[in-house]
Formats: sequence, C-alpha cells, structure tokens
Amino acid sequence: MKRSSLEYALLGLLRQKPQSGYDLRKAFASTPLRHFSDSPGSIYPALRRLQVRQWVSAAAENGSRRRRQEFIVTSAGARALVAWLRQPVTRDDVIWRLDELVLRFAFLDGNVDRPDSLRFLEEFEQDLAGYVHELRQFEKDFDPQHRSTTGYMAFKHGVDSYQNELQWVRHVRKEFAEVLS
Amino acid sequence: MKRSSLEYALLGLLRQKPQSGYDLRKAFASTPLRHFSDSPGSIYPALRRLQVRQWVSAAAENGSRRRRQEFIVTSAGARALVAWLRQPVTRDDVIWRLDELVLRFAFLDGNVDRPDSLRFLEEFEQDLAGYVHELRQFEKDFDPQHRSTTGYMAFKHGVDSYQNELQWVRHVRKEFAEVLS
DNA sequence: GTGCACATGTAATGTGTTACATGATTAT
DNA sequence: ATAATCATGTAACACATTACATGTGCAC
Repeated sequence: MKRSSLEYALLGLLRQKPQSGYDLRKAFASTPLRHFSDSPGSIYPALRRLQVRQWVSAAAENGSRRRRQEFIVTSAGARALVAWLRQPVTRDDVIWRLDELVLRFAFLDGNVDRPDSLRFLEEFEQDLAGYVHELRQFEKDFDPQHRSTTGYMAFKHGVDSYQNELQWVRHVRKEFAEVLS
Repeated sequence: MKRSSLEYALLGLLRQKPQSGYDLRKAFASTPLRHFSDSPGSIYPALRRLQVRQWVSAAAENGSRRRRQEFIVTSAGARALVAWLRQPVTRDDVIWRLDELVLRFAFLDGNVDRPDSLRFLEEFEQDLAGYVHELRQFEKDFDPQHRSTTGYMAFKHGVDSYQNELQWVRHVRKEFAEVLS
C-alpha cells in the first residue's frame, strides 16, 4: 500500500494535465520546488509502475513522427490519489513525512471537496501542534551543557522550523474555515 | 566519495562520545530530531561499512558478560569527518540537501575552528540568499491562474520556508562573526 | 518464570541516483 | 553540418525500510 511520494506527485500532476514523461521531467527541473529529481532513471520507471498498476494509461502521440507518449490518469488512478489525499494525518506523518503532507496539501484542489480539505488541515494542525509541544518540552528538560553549542543551536532551529510550519498550517486552516462558513 | 549522511551522523556522534550501535539507536529514537531511523537494519550495516572503511574501530566490551561493542572514531575517520564539514557549500546542497547542511552545522563544534565555521556559514548564507532570490523571481513571473490554489499556496510556503532558513543562517552567522572579532 | 530492556544482526524488497545509451527533430 | 533539444530508456549501485531472528540479564 505504501507507495513512494514520487508516484503520487506524478499522479497529481497528470491529473492536472495529461502529459509525457519528458514534460514531467521538465516540470521537476523548472519548478524550483519539491525535491523530486528530474532524472530519467527515476521518472520513467515510476511511470512504468503506475502503468502496470493501471493507475495511468499511455496514449502514443502521432501528431509528429517524433516518439512521444502522453499519460493520463485512469479512474482507478484518480481513486488512488483521492484515497491518498484523504488518509488521516498521523503523528508519524508530521515527524517523518512533512514534505509529503505539503505535497498532499498542494493536490487537494480539484481532488477532494472543502470539508475534506478542512479536515486534513485540522488533523495536520493538531498533530503538528502536539509535536511542537513535545519538542518544547524536550528543549526545557535537557541539559545544554552535555551538547555541543552548534548541536544545541541546530536542535533549536529544528524546533523553530516546526513552529513556523505550524503557524502556516494555522493560517491556511483559518482561511479555509472562513470560506466554508 | 558521496557517503550517506547517516554515516556522517554516526561518525559525528561517535566523535562526541564513543558508544555502541544500540546507544546510537537510542539516541535517534529519543532525540526528537533529524529524521534518522532508529531501525537496526539501517544503523548496524552503516556501522559495519564505517568499520570496513576503517573510519571507526570496534572495541569489544567485557565489563559484563553481555555482548556489546563500543565504536570509536579512528584518526582517518576524524579526518574524513572534518573533510566533510569543510566542503564548500554549493547551491545544490542548499536545494537538495538542506538537512545535511544543518547536520554539518551541528557537528562544527569541536571539529573545525572558528574561521572555518564562519566560512561555512558565509557560503551557506550566500547560496541560500541566491536561491531565495531565484524563488522570489519565479514567484513573480508565473501565472497564478494556471495552478491550483493549494498548489500555489504550497509553493509560496516553500519559498517562505527557505526565507526562514535564511534568516536563521544570517542570525547565526552574525553571532559567530561577533565572537570572532 | 515471564516479560522487558539490552544488544546485535540478516534477508527481502523497493526505489532513488548516476551514468550510459540511443535516436529524432529543430535551430544556427 | 552540427549542436542543442526532444524523448525514452537501461544497468549498476547504494541505501533505507521492514520484518524476522536470536540470545542475555534483570526485575517482579
């Protein structure tokens, strides 16, 4: 069940617009975001996996003689994407897969309805707030003497990063809540 | 040459204090930070690799009859760690390996001198500032209509994250510069 | 005497990275 | 003509994850 986030990223992009592997590579290369490699060695095999799983289907384009295949998301693929988006947000997601949560957020639009989006953000905020609280607790308890200075600073910076993330989620959630009411 | 950051994380921790694989696992499990798994399947093989490369040496402990081996960093290992820390910071590091840069920062203490630390921070700030500028540029240029709303928000959030990171680096660099002068 | 923490490992699997490879079309 | 871009792929390699496996010492 646990698929790589690259596969979902491809699926999400293909939902927005059917395109070729090359197009997707360019999207990753030009979009300054999201840490997906534009190397053919990652994207083409991933597309192949999606195709085998029948989450996308390939249509050979013959507009030009140049070889090129566009991928489109099948209905099964769309269901899989929505299921991924609708998954409950867990504490582990917040700790280990924060990037994936942001990716899920990015694809909410057009794939799930507003109540679902709001629920996603509420869970996100809840778990993130809980984790930030834990980190603050840990920060208070531990003895700064035992750590190196830069080590301690790096730790505090980590906590601040999560705090910033939390502020963003709160802000976004409020926006969503307003529009809904 | 490109070693996994897990290996350097282990090396850095072992430099701070010789300890066993189990101790390191506990450190990863209890420290709420840095996304290293505490699974034996990652740590023990990594230690083995370090040992084969002679960056650490294992000393069997026989204080108790319980089996346990402590690892200590060899001089070659220490040199490798320092070489890793002293590497120039590149744009690619900033984009693809930000976490590794923070990890390097955490281990500066006790391994490189202040001028080297300062140089690290200067390069970090430079490259990060350049990248943030690029992102802002990209943000201005592209057409918000073509993207989904949440997609656009996620992008802006990404930029903000980098901006926050930059602020932190600037702040830390100033602290370091003051102490040095 | 049973369960828990200590302590170390291996095997299967999936997947990302890098490098290599091929060929078509367009621009200069 | 030749370089750049379009377009797709494979192979080798390293690595992380997960699950499984084994055994010791201590506390209750």
